[in-house]
Amino acid sequence: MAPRSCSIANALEIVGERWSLLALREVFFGNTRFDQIVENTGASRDVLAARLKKLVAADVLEKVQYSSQPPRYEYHLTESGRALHNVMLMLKEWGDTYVTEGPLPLVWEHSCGAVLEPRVVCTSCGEEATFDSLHRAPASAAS
Amino acid sequence: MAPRSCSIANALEIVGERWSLLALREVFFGNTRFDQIVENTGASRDVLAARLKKLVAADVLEKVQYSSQPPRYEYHLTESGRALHNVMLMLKEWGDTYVTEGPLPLVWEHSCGAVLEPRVVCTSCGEEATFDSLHRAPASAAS
DNA sequence: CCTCCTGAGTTGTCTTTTCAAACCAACTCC
DNA sequence: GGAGTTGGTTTGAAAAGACAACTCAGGAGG
Repeated sequence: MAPRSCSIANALEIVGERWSLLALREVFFGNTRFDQIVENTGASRDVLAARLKKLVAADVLEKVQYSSQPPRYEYHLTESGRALHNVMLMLKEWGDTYVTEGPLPLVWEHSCGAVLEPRVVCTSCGEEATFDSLHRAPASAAS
Repeated sequence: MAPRSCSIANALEIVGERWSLLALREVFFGNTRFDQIVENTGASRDVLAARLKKLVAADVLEKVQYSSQPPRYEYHLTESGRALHNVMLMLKEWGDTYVTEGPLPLVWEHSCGAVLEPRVVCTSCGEEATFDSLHRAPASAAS
């Protein structure tokens, strides 16, 4: 039996390997160079080189030259990469709530001044999108 | 140098291994038994057994007995597990938008009738929580 | 000029994981 | 009493990952 085809699986194909999301976290934090990412994630250099290459190939990151003699590159987020911010946000929220013990190592403040408590809502009606408020259907089924 | 301590890393420690999130996806879909999860994810049985054991140990899933002779168990979500729904949602959204080609294999409808377009907002002010609207600070810094 | 240092990887070796298929135990069904 | 179902565990081979050392280029210091 073929496994279920699904965008979650497709997404994990790109960013689901070990270190990929942590590397992206560093880029979100502004640490865009190889050695910075190595330091802050704790990944080994070879694996990180492979992950970055894959993320560039998948158009999540792009290499931007910041020095020509010698050629040196920074990794910047593409539109697709920036869109992963929401995933990070929810992952951080879950970790804060259910995994991390003691004081939180990092706090994200929203521009309104409050410490961010992210909530997922339906763009259409503005109500919260909870597990129970969703109906999951194979795309082929027309309403 | 020690890698950055962070709830994203902590979260990935629990659900970041290959197959963990796909196994959880199946439980969200109501496929709570071992063989169903094997079939629908495509993971090998031994890896899946290890992942489920870990998720149970981390209190994301719990085993619920549904037959006593022989003892048989289903995997149910705990509160912590249900809270991962938001992560799934954002991952699916990202995959739908940037990875999956052609028609989406699966559509989630919100109770309001619309196909769900999830949006992350700040609970406090209701405004969208975008990358640029956040200030990231180490927890030690008091406002 | 010679050596050291930094940045960004690559290479080689060793250890883990993963995969696939078989095996097992305890039933139920026919 | 043989076949099928359920929920795993065991077993090697194959792939992936970890770690340290090496490369290569361009400076900087002496």
